[in-house]
Amino acid sequence: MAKKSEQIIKNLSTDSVIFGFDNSELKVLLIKLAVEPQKGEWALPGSNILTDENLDVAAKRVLKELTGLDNVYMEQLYTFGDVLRFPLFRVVTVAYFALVKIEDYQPEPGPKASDAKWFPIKKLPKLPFDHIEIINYALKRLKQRVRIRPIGFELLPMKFTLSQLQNLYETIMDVEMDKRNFRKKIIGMNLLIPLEKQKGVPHRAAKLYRFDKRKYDSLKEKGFNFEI
Amino acid sequence: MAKKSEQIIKNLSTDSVIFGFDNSELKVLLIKLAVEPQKGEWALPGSNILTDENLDVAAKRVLKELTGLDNVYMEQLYTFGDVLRFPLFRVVTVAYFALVKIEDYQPEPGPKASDAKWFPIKKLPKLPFDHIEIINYALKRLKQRVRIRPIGFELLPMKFTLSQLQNLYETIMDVEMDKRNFRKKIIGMNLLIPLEKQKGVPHRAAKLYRFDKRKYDSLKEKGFNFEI
DNA sequence: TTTACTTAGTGTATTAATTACAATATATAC
DNA sequence: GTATATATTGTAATTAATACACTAAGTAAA
Repeated sequence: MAKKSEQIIKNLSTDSVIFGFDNSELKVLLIKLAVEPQKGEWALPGSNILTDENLDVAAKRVLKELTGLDNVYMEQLYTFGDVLRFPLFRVVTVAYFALVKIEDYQPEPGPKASDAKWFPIKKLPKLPFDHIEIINYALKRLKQRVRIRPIGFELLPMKFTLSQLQNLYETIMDVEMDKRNFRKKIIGMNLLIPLEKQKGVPHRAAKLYRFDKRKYDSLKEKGFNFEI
Repeated sequence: MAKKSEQIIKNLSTDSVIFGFDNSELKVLLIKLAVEPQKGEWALPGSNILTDENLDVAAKRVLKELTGLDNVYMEQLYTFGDVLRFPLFRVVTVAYFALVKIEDYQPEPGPKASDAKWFPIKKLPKLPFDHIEIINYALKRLKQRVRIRPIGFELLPMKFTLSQLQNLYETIMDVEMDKRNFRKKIIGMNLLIPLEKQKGVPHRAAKLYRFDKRKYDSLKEKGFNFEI
């Protein structure tokens, strides 16, 4: 019998939409389920919630078990609870969305999944339950968030070029932007620290930047605006 | 024994933050609990979720039972699930927030509450559990929503003056606005239908307006922006 | 070493949106 | 008819957003 600290709440789970960006496409991390009745199907990583475990702790635990990553951007998304969303019995799931630096993590399946893989958001496999609905909702939220808060950096490597950043925004928001205007705006926010130049590229080397989280936190407190 | 359709999920509840506006103050509807152990305390209206009941249906049911109102603006807010939020055992609550036209409803307690009352948001009584946290979160959300989507109308009578509307915005967002600029912007949105004049006021009578929901829905589809 | 190729980097003029600001109009009450 | 209270309206100044094209710097190939 499981010890007390491992008792699960039968009717409650968490599922996470984990986004990554590989410089050309937005991707979602899915796992291949290892247990019946959905064995073999790709699905969102998720888990039941333990009786003595906070919701966000559960979501972070799943991410950690699956990817070995912690300290990633994560926020609660929405709670999906349709009576029929899970076919066997009633399960309400608290969905989270996470942003990870894709190059920090090349998937290796955890113990509960037989495989884990990044899928382009535009080429998702068939998903069980309401997982596609959850992903669509997460994507909508990501688009909103990225427009009003500088969270895009969470998807890029620590050091990135302005072109990479623009490319990220264009991909997520599905628009084209003017290079000069984009740079004007981003630089004007004063959240980037210029670093050395790129090396080993077969053309003019771009300057690298990193996100100034410290300054962001202090500006945020003062009620600044970060709309793109 | 309860029939099957009335089985509750022990670990899951819903709580609603119901906002009203009485032309000078923002208010929240609270109920006085009628059962131990919190008997006599004011709290957010809430209920367990039934096994065969969707989350939003549960939230609407509670509102209906409490106020007799349906067809009110309601959206899921956030899910609060701290292990210790409820002292007796683990209860995760899916919080909703609702906007009601305060004059449509003067509180009468439902069967499960010994009293129901509007409280000014700035003069709330002591609340049990994490209810104050939920209200603060709802207020934050309301401020965001009102800025980017025309939902303020949900808090006003069907017919309202521009001064009332401005007053509402000023109260919620806690800023002062210029009358001419406010009117310019609101009228420019083309979401108001002008009606007849006010009657029986001891000064120049203002023109009444109503919200054009039909036009709003069609503009929304076209991706319009409604920032104030 | 020259040329082709590729991406990086930069400024200005135009237009649109936001802000600041004050006098006149209309209703009732006394 | 005078006092009182709120409603209504426009314009100029400032700021923000947009549109737009050429030069620079690096590697690769001829």
